[in-house]
Amino acid sequence: MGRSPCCDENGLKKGPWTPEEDQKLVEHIQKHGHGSWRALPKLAGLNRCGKSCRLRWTNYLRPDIKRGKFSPEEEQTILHLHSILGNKWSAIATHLPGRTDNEIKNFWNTHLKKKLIQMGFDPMTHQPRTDLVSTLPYLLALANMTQLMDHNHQSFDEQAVQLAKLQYLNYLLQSSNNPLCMTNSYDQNALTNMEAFSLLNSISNVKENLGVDFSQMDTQTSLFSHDGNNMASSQPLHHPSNMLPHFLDPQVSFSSQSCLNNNEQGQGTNNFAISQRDHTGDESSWINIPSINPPNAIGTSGDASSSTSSYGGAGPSPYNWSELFFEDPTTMHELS
DNA sequence: AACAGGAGCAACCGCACCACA
DNA sequence: ATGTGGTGCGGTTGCTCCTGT
Repeated sequence: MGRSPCCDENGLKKGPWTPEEDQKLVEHIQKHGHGSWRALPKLAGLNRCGKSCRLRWTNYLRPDIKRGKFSPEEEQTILHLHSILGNKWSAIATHLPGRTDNEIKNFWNTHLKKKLIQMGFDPMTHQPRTDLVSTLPYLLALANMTQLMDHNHQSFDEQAVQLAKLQYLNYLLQSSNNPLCMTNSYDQNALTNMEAFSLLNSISNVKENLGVDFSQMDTQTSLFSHDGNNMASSQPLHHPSNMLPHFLDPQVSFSSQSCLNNNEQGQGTNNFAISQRDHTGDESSWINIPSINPPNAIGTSGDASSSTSSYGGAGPSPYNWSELFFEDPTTMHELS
């Protein structure tokens, strides 16, 4: 058909709108409605193409537009709808009164996408990522969590409860990644994620009751992303899409031969062990997290699952774990 | 104080869809 | 059945402001 774009006429202004142009457009639409957008610029006395006028009106000048920061509820709605609809911004916008598709799209690209990536989720599929870099922060976080337990002299019962929760969390997360358990339903995953999420939250609450400074943990591990005044900082654990991803993913977390082989404290046990540097900056140490190994990856260096793992299996790990853990995996900068 | 780099956002561009002649 | 106009949508660009050095 080869139709020409509407804006290629010579002499039509492009770029930012002036207050005078805005006023002309608003006054015209308030008096006459927009009618045909193509005809509108001439009728309104604007040296713009109709498309530019429509965009300016719908994205900026419309009186019912809600401006300002997105609320946590709006953020959750966007995350939820995006997981269902994908990049159907206009469809998403219909569920957020006063918000434009353009605004939502920008908010997604500048905030939510990064947040999901930082938390180990694929922003397109909303499924946990399985690459190493995205998973390391959560391994570190888990290590910290366990270390904190030890350092706070919990009773045996308290520790048992916490470990049981961790174990159950591991089970949930494994289930959510298990093809046999997964469905295409967002809600199915959301339920699982939410369950795991509230579980983590309860663990966090226990920590806080014991006087543990979780913010310290956050900055060390990026477990809960802190990026200013958004939901992540004010409500770190309230939405399934903010949930920690599968930091216990058997394909990633438990299959490193070198990890297990270097485990000095865990020799002869089936404990999962990872390396980290403590808050004082002293050399890395091994931390054992008993009993949360996925069965198919437990234990001795010979039986780690190798069929699906990118990082494990027979032979040495392609990564030098003890070196890797001296860096913040999200930024690959040295931990401060 | 000056500069560089990054973040945020408004606006543009090209394509697709639909209605209508 | 086909061509055209109108509109909407999603991706991308580029400008402005902010922050860190």
